[in-house]
Amino acid sequence: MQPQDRSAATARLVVEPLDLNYSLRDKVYDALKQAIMAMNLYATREELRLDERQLSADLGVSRTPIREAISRLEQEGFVRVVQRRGVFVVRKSKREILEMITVWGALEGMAARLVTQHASDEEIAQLRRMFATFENDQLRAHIDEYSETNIRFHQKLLQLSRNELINQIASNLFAHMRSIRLKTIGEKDRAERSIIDHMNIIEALERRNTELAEKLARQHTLNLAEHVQNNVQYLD
Amino acid sequence: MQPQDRSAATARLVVEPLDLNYSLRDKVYDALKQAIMAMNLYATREELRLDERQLSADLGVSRTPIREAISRLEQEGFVRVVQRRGVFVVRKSKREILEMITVWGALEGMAARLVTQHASDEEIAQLRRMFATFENDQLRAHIDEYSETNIRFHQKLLQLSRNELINQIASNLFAHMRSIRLKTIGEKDRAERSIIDHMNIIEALERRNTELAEKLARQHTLNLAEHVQNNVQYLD
DNA sequence: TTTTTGTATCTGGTATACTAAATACCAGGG
DNA sequence: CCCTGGTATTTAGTATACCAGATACAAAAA
Repeated sequence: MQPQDRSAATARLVVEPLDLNYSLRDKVYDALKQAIMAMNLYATREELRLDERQLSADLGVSRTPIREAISRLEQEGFVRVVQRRGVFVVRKSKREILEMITVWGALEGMAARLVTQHASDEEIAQLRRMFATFENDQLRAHIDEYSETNIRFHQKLLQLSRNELINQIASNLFAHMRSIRLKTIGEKDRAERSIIDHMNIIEALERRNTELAEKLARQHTLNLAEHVQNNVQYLD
Repeated sequence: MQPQDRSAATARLVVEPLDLNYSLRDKVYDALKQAIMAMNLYATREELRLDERQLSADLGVSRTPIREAISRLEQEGFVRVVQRRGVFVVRKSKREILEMITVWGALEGMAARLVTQHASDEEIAQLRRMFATFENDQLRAHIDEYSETNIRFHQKLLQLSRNELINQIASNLFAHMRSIRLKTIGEKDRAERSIIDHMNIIEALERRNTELAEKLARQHTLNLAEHVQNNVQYLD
């Protein structure tokens, strides 16, 4: 730093380590996943093909990282690659959706169980605070915010379980569920029912009632499965 | 067939459709996965690297399908790819193992629940028959077969749930668990305990007692988690 | 001797060229 | 007219060449 002092101590710049491990493949993956999730898949019925060469031109990279990204998306169930035919965006069947919700229910129940065993009172209190806005008769006024809070509640519950694997699997399921517009949630009576369920779950967590919390969390999700089963027609 | 008859009906050869969709990538994937699972990972502590170019030479294919297979293995958690460093076989930490067993428990509980609702009596009877060999005091004589039956029981239970997603996730977990030699299962008293658990689960299934079957199946797996937690040291 | 710095080599990442199969279209024969 | 088979085109799959960063080690400086 000071050239006249040849024996200067080496200066220590405070710098963040650069994020390597973030290759073209990952960028392409993010871009494609986001694009797929944004495309409101279930509004149409035609086959949606991804053209490797087109994407290569559009994104300005070669086919290689694109193929690697596609291969990952295939693994996660977002696209299907058919030899010499093309890459197609996957539409989940109603059955597959129901299976996903069922697995979600199993994970959420287990997460609730773990929360009663491992989370602090303060952490559980965070869950309750999320619903302060909707207490009493406030729900009607904030119904539009509720959907977001609903999602955050479930994510927080999973997170408090401190089981990374549960979170990882659930977040993949969630990505699929999200791309289906489960507008059904928005119905007012279901929102009220949903809030009651959540409050009951929170209460069971606060009381550290492991069996009850697990059962309520699981059942809450299985109720959604039943509702989808009975009321969703726009899947095949 | 008969050349003299120029107007012969077109002959209909009975042939199986060839299995396409089985590319080099898939073959390499199978080969690598099998090799990894066979390598008794946890006996040593040194870093195990996979050399793309070496594999390319050994398997006689170019790096491309090898990289695609590796990328899939990475997704499934069997290897870790570090930019410009190499591809390393992943050893799961004790914590990760416990998380996997926990998820397994959630799935198995849900599977049991589904079996009480959807499986036929005959299907459930298949489960009971699997243990005919070990009835009464036969266990001691067949203890070496038991491990295999144990595994088959759990796979069959999952299969009878008729939930493909559960099976898919579980089979990946299983692949990981298998590569850890959970020798602990072989202990005689645990095998006896395990058989009793299985019989109780089967009984609950037969009686279509949903809640009980789920609880027993879940608890059986969580007991394994606790046992690993307390008795397995050779991880980290 | 110790520390720094240049450099050869090895790594996975990317771009590009080529292969083979699926498809669509077209021409010729019935 | 219809049907068959050839063929051009388009697809994903694969092979190969090259790139840049990480590492190890040697050479040079202190």
